[in-house]
Amino acid sequence: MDENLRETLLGGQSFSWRDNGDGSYSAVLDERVCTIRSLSDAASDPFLYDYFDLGYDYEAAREAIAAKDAILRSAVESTGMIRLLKQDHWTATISFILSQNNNIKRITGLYNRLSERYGHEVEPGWYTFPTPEEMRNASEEELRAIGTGFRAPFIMDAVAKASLLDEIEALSFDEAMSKLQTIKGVGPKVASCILIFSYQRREGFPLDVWMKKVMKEYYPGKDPSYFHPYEALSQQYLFSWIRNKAD
DNA sequence: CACCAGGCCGTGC
DNA sequence: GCACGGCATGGT
Repeated sequence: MDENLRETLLGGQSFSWRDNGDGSYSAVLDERVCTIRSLSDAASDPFLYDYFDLGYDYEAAREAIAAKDAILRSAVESTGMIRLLKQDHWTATISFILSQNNNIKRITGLYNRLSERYGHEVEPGWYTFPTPEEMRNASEEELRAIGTGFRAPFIMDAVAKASLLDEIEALSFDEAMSKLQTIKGVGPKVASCILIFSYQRREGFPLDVWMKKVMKEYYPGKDPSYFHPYEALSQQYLFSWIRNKAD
């Protein structure tokens, strides 16, 4: 089955990637510009091997999801293989705080402006996403000037509580959800995205406006545990499916 | 001019 | 516990 690199990289999991327009994608990760045409480019790179979760059998998971019910089969067959990226905890936290009541295009713009303002240049025009230390002296006014709007105080709170992210790994899923939600601007949806896309907690099932519609229309009376043990990946296929179906 | 975007917070009941 | 309005900003 073909990889759907576009959906994996640009579909809302990460806001780091840029479409180069020639079939390749680039992002600043691991203090360098990474460029990918296919997953084989990542296999020999230890950092990218981990980032793209190449040790997990996505083909087997995809088949199991498709076999679960007719809706999931449609969702899976409507697109190529989707993966779950393993991103840096801090980058993911800020990314999904930015994502609330927002759209992918604008989230990406905010992500890039934060990088240019507080990160550092690794190649001409290519900036790292800033670390908590690099954002330590940021002010709410600066963050508003960048366009983060009402999310500015949330980002300030995340900077102050950044060390909390190191404690998440050792916690159970429910404990981790609660802990993340002690950061302002982090609710159930944002917390589950952080856990899935940077802590590899595959039991996460983000319920955004699209997924609430899917659950109500196609899975009335059911809850995310129905999709166990493929909650997160099922959600990604259903999300991609319903979003593209609406276009 | 409305209304929406991969929600969350504060308030009121 | 649940329902509701408000929220910065930019696009349609």
